[in-house]
Amino acid sequence: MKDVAARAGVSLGTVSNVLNRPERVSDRTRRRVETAIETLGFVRNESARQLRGGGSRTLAYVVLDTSNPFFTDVARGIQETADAQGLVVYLCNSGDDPHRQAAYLDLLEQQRVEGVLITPADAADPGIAALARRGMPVVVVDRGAGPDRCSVTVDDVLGGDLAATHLLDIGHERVAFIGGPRTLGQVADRIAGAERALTRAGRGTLTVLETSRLDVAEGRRAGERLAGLPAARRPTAAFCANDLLALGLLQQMVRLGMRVPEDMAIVGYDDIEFAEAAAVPLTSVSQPRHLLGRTAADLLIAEARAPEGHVHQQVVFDPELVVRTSTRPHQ
Amino acid sequence: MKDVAARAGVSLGTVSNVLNRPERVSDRTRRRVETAIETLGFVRNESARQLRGGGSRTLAYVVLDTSNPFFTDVARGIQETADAQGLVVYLCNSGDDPHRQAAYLDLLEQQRVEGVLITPADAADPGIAALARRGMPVVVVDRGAGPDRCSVTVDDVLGGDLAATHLLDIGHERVAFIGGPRTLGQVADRIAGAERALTRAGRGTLTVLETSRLDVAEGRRAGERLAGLPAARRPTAAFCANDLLALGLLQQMVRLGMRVPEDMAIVGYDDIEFAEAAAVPLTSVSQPRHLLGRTAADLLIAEARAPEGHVHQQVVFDPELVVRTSTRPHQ
DNA sequence: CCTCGGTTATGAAACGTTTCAAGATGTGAG
DNA sequence: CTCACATCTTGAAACGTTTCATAACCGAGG
Repeated sequence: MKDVAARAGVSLGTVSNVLNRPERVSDRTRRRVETAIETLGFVRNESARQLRGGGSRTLAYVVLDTSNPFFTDVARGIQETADAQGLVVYLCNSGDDPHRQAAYLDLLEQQRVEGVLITPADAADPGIAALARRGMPVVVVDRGAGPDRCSVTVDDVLGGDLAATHLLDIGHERVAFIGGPRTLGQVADRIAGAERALTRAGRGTLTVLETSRLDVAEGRRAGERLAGLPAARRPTAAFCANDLLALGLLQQMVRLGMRVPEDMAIVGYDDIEFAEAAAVPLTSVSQPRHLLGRTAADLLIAEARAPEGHVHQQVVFDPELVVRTSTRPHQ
Repeated sequence: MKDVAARAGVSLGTVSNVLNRPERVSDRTRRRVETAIETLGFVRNESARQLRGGGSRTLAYVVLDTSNPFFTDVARGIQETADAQGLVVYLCNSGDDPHRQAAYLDLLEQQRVEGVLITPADAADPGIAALARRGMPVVVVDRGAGPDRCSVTVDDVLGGDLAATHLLDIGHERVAFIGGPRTLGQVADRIAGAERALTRAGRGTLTVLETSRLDVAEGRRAGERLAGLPAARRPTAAFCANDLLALGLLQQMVRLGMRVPEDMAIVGYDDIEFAEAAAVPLTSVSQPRHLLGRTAADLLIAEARAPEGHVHQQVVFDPELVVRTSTRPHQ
């Protein structure tokens, strides 16, 4: 900036004014400074600016897994909101590694970002609480949080209920739930929701096939187990804890020559892009991912702008059932 | 830091030494300072540190589309390398919007990141060249670049050749190419590669069904067009410019009651996770995404560490064909 | 001709670190 | 007891901005 000032024949302060309050500078001077900036290729040093007082105008989303379409959609929602407010979002991929998560949180705090959105690898990580205690606005995304933090989640019990209710409605009585481990809050909630639906209807049975992970391979394995059962006892429908399982199950059914949905109706969860693209388009429970992200960003920005008097909110959204061919043969 | 120094009864310089060169500080003092840091919850101000001289130890990957699994895999490769070097990676999603891309580049330069990896929305964007001219290390990922920049790409002509050769090998003579628009370099190269293979073999015909985009819906549409042809003239195999098209095509085939691969063999491109998860697992041309990212990051770090005497490299990797059920009925 | 008000431009302080030359303290040899 | 030397600590300068009180300038009104 010193060079720019020298070349334009003005003082440092004037260059700063051109950059930050151009209306206070006469047109002639402003133009001189601007051409000096142009010819010298001057680029503001954000560190210095930030040091002097300006905020960083930066948010960060520490995300569990960038390769999961669910989270990238959430991220898009966050970015949209941030964009509209003139803020930038850094995406940090923790890869479900608590150690990496902690490293990122450290870094972001040192970087003085305005706030952190996080889908925690380890929700109990004391680092998150400590961060918040030191005054950093934090919003937890897609995981519950206590009353001393904002969070944005989707009602998984309702999601399970919707799925099971749909299957009951179209005449299924023997339903399998595929997913696990049950220690995952989301899995437990979805099971609870399905059971709630059965209880309310007063009919139907739910057989839980617990899996060790929520991926395609486990879906295939579950398909094998289902196919191995005698037809009379075999569930006629499967509710999968996510779409990856559902896709794996569908694949195995096709491989074994069983028809979907005639021999086995399938409901997935998350409504990822590939649910619709499957050979038999998948019925799935859809979460408002985009809205999740937008709301989380809104909450964060609100807290960052008015730290005093901010009231933490725990927002819960309702999921929706999207019915497709995998539960409805005649479209 | 001043507070820490006061509380520990030492000078500012000593606190800095504890942070940066602990071996120069006596154990007693070091411990005193450390507990002061602890109790005060002191967190270094990265802006100040950076201002004074340290680099930012940060890279950025400006990516075309975070929701495309291809790019997230590349990003993982980048992150791995960066991690190993103690650098952090910010992911910036341009969403294929040249305007957003430019905004991010601006910001990153102001932030003084050590280098930028970019899969450009608009490769011709003068902003990229300008950035490089001002001394910022830049590596172009998955797009070609001139000799005045490092780039890392995959040989698309070879990929097209591999796919077509495979189809010829298993006895197909009438092959459809599905993809577009042809103005995309990658599409043109893959077509050229397929034609090269046919020419070399001296047999087979390639019918190009041009699409307006590379997505599932276009794949379905292409499937309809193919199915509408009289069986005698209809291609017996389709080579799709990416896996989304291939999945759409597969879906349409299933819907119309045509068998894959018996009535229509399908080869995709990219080998995304869902290629294997499809009802009929897809044969696909696989690109070394991970390696792409790692190599790009290596090049960038090398340039950042030794800007003088750096020689720009254009690295080209070979793709590989992964054969699955969609071209090979009897596994 | 002087004063006043308004518009522009200036200069210095401040932000929170790191670095480095120089000072203080302690140790062992002579 | 002194000196040389090593170890530890200190203080001040520097990094590149922004901000704000103040100065310079200019034209108009008295």
